[in-house]
Amino acid sequence: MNIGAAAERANLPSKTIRYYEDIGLIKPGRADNGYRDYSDEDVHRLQFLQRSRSLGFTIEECRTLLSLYDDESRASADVKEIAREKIKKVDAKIAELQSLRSTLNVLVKNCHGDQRPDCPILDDLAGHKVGAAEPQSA
Amino acid sequence: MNIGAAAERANLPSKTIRYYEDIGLIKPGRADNGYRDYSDEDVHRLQFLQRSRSLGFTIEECRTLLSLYDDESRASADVKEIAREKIKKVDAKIAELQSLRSTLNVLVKNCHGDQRPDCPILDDLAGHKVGAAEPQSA
DNA sequence: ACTTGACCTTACATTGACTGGAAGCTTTAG
DNA sequence: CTAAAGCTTCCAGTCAATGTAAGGTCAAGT
Repeated sequence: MNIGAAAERANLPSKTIRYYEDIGLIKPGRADNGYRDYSDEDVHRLQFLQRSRSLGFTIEECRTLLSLYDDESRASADVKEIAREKIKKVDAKIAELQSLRSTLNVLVKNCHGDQRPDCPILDDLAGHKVGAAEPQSA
Repeated sequence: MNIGAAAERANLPSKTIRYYEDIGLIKPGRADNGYRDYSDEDVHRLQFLQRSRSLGFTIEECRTLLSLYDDESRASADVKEIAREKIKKVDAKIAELQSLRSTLNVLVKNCHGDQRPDCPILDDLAGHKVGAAEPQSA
């Protein structure tokens, strides 16, 4: 099947599929006219990539997961470890964003938000302490 | 003062400061030897940038914030609006990550994680439902 | 005077994961 | 026959820096 049909089945843009081929994640055959020709197995791999990318795995992690998927004798522990590491990273990112959110919230709460020029948000950005919530640099 | 000293005072790498100049966020003078020469006012702007970037504002948002900071007659409402929009974006990102986390957690919980090859995580990535938590595509 | 090393300069390449666009094939529908 | 859709490759751009290379300048020590 042509790239357009594969794209539709995998819910990925054709452009992205070509990119995945560029970086060696998938190697479809070619038809006589030079068009890429995707087998059901190829589409399956693309779906795997779509799902793992949407779960936040990086391309390199997806590469590893795919190779584990291809390896009939892999240990499930290896896969579980990758997923656990990913959860840790997601947790760290969430914590960082929550800290940012709390600082931004303090700034917004302290700003009267009217037509007058004096603004506690800009004062804080300029380095004048606003009286609550320490920076917690990201 | 030279870029190294400015970098230290603003807690930014010299490289980043040159980049900020490239994109027009700051315009230091030049000494006779061609070296950039930063005034206290320049350092102040760099500190403003360091702080606003660390709070998660994009470069373009920082540009706007700086111009508001320069504008003596700005309304604090304008600044407050930018900060509120940023909080919204941060909230959306947090929600997305929490959803990912929950899906990943279900997968990890379902994986026995031993030396056997069968793995619910890979099964899920391959499209076989694992029995809980719908995708919630990011 | 000479050398070493720290610091400065510019310019270009790379990152991650695509996305957009140009220029030119092939195929399909009318 | 023609127009549109779909395919091809290749190059550029995104964001916010960061890495590297090749070279100029300055201050200290011998």
